[in-house]
Amino acid sequence: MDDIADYHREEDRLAVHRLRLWLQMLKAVRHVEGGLREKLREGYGTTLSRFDVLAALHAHPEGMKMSELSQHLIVSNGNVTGVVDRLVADELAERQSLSTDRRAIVVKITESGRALMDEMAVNHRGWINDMFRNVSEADAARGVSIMLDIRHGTARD
Amino acid sequence: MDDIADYHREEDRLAVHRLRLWLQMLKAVRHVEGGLREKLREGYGTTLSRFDVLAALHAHPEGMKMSELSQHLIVSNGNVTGVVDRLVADELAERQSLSTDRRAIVVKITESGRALMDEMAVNHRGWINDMFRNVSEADAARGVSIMLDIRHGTARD
DNA sequence: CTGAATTCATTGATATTTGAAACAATTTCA
DNA sequence: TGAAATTGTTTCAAATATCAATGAATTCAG
Repeated sequence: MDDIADYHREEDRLAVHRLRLWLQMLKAVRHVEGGLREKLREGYGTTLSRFDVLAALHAHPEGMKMSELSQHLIVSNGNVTGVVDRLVADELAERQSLSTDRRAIVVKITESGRALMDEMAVNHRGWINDMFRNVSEADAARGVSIMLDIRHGTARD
Repeated sequence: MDDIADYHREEDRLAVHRLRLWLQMLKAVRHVEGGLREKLREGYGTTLSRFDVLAALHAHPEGMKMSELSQHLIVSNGNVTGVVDRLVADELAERQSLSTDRRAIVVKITESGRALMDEMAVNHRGWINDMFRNVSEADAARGVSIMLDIRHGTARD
């Protein structure tokens, strides 16, 4: 006769586990970001957000529209505008207008941006590999799958 | 005779998996933060950082030192000072000096802060439970363990 | 075709965030 | 003890970030 109470207890237990995961994800991400931020500052005098944008551009040599960048990085439009402004000022990226859509702007990595990112990417992978040294390949794969479940479970479907 | 080459290939594969996990963690966290930010703004006219600080104070009714807050939330000292300033201005938190250490400040949640947080915490758990609806209890537990491995593997040990 | 709705990017206001510097208080240790 | 190192917090400048509003260009409906 306690079926309903049991049901609620189980639902609660699951919710608690999910909340715990969320809180630990937040801590882990802040922790790793702190490490990366320090490495980028000390090694290259740059910041995490600039690195993120430059890495995206490096991975898309054909260039990306501003809106593609903000969707890819999951940050606001205005944010990307500002970071790209600074990358352009440093000649690490450049803006190009798009003939097929005069509203859009394509951002491309420059030659010096590519050279810098070629080097930073290798170090970046090394830093992550070191900070994640306690994570096995199986855990990494499982973790990726969980992260994807979170993003795809969240959609307004 | 390709033992060394094999070794490097395996190391590489592992590093790639770890990097992939990191990138997906970043996306998942930004995605969920976006959802929470929207809910907090629409439902309570508040922000994520205020919520985070108030939640920490809510969980520590005896109060927390500024430094404890910044370590708990993994954000800079200056950051906490600013957010607490605004919480105090809204009478959701209060500062108290500490007789045993005149450098330190203890921040406590106020009565109205507690009332607000009592309500927000319930909703917060519901939002997370909903956004994590595709994550099973086993995955949540495994995820927590992976997140802890990341933070504890990163220490300067 | 044409007006309405949508999309793209920027701007401006405000809040967040870091990192370094400053200052006071406490602890360490020679 | 007393100088040096450390700790706790704040302050400041600069960068980052959101969100709402704007303007321009494109797409959609009828």
